[in-house]
Amino acid sequence: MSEGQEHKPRRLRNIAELAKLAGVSPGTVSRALADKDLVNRETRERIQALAREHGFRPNQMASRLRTGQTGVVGVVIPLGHEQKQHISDPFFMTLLGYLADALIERGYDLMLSRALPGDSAEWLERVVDSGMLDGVLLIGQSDQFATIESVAARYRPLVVWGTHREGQRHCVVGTDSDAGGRLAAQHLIARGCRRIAFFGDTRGLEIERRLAGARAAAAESGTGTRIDDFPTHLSAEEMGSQIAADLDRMDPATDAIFAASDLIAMATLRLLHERGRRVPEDIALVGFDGLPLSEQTVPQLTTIHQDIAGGAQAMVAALLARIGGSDSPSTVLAPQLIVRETA
Amino acid sequence: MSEGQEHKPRRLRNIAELAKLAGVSPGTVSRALADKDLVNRETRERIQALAREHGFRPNQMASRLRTGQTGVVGVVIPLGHEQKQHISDPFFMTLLGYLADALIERGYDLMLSRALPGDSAEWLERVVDSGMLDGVLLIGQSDQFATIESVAARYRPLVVWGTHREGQRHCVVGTDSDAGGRLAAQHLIARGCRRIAFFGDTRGLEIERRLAGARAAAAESGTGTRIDDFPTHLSAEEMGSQIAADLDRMDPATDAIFAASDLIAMATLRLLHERGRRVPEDIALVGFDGLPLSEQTVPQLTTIHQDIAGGAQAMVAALLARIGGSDSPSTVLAPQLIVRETA
DNA sequence: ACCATGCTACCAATCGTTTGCAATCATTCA
DNA sequence: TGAATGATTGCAAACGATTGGTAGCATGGT
Repeated sequence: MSEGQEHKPRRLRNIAELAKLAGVSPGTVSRALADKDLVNRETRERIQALAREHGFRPNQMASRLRTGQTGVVGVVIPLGHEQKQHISDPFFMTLLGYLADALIERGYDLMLSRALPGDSAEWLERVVDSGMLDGVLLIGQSDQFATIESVAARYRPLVVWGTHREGQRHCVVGTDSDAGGRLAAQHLIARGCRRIAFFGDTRGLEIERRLAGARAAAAESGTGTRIDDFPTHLSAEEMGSQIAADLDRMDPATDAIFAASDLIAMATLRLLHERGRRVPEDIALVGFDGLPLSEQTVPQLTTIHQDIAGGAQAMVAALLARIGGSDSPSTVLAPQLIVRETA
Repeated sequence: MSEGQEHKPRRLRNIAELAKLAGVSPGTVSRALADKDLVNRETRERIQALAREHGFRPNQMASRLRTGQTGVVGVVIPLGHEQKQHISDPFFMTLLGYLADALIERGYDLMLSRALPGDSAEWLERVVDSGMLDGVLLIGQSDQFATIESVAARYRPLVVWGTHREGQRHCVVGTDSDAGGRLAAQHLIARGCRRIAFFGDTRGLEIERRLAGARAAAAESGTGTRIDDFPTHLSAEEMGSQIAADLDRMDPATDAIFAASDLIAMATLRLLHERGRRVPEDIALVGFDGLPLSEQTVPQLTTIHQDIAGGAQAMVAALLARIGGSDSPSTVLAPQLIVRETA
């Protein structure tokens, strides 16, 4: 008011300009904005008020370069064996949503990438060495187990969603797929099913384990139950026609289907309905994931539930521990059979 | 081999170290890695080979500070009137997936934030002035129209998903909600429905327009059709019980439901089924969004389809134009009625 | 009157890359 | 032979914030 202060102050470009305006040095402004008590409270508040008035905010790029802390966590979805799979896959998206919530709550930003691995380890190294990230979260191992292992050997703040293998070095959080597969098969066998079809692409580590678990349970049951597997594309476009074809060519004696994901199960449920096959009377169906959506189908889907929210929390907790320098072990979540109406 | 070259070369910290190794100046290395033809091809390739061998990648933070270009686009979901709504809402996630695909394809990274607006404009300014972003994409306007307008007045590279209002300044991409509402109501009325319930929270701009469109169509039809609206929470937990309550308290003569989203429609479909109401024989149902999931219900959902993929493309195109300095107009997408089985 | 003690605030180096300008050298033309 | 041309590379100043070390200045104790 007293001075020739413009009504609409021009935007301040940097800390130095604000310093000149306040009649102090840039260093003082930096400390004042960081609210350090090294600077007198009056001065501090005066500078903060000035900054607010001019809508000034220090350049993050510079700050982060200087401090080496970025406050950003990278989330990448490797699409190795299934390049057509869209990033908007509901399972990924659900997990991503929980991760975002957990990270943002802790003051981190989240940078999203989709990686097309190809042949070399370059895709992961590029992310990890970008110098932009405090840590990296991988959603899924795809078929890149070896690559992940090699990078994890030198880059600590890396946490992966996926399957745990004996003796692996990278920190992983995921459901016990073996146990999940067992649970599904045991339930179906207990219901009297003896000929089970497995729908899923076993090139993915987790899915391969789900089938293995189911096969083990079948063998242990001593009922002579057989499990035939049908690879299923994950891309929405191809999934439908492929499942339709599988439904038509599979052994007519098949009395149950174990779908590797709820999404596959939902599509299967629809196609069975179209063909006039009643579920579960004519054929039983079990899904995998326990997405909120699986509750909304008619009939409601029986499924193996993964604790996605808990998994996200565990991933973030492990990552922050690693960013902080401490080591964190892998977490294996117990799957849970949710019996609803389809089996 | 000839020199004392270690088998596992130690990691290079910066361009200067690589320069010393190559016997050139840092500037030359910088140019070589950027593949500029100012530097001799032999030298260039030699440096690039060296970089590859040592797994060296220039620090992005520094580079971005120097150039002022970040290569990052911010995506933020403002949660104004509905703080409980989770970031993992399927519509947001689907749009986000397409946005991610479009951005990554063009070489941009994507930074995700969830904003809890509160009372001031600060939430958006913090994102916009962070100095980390080349541009910002907003998913939804929530109840923050005024805030968005004021920020858009000075910050150009901002594109918003939502509803277009006459004379607004910010660039928006979205479906014509009015037309969508009309389409739904017209279809229901043509089927003979005269008492329609609308399920959705009209505090959101888009949803409010959907109801308005439906009401307009009802009035124009001259059939005396009434539309009652029932606010519906967007958070998954509360949605179910609320819809159940609405179903029980609404006028028994209601012969159709227009749900403001496919998610609401799916939950409604289930609850109707639980109550033994046949769809569409006893009561018709129309959704909104046209998510891939809406195809998987039994019976399949009749819905108003939004071109989410096209919208994402349009948003990214508009944003890149704005980042490049040119101006880009708003885009209004035409909704499309998809008649399936529920109405 | 003198020194120790706190407070504050300043100075200048630093993070790692990019880039305009100048310097070097070989080559070519008159 | 000398100057002009063109191709490469080096030099050093940015970009903007942070921070350890230090100077200035009261105050208080002796």
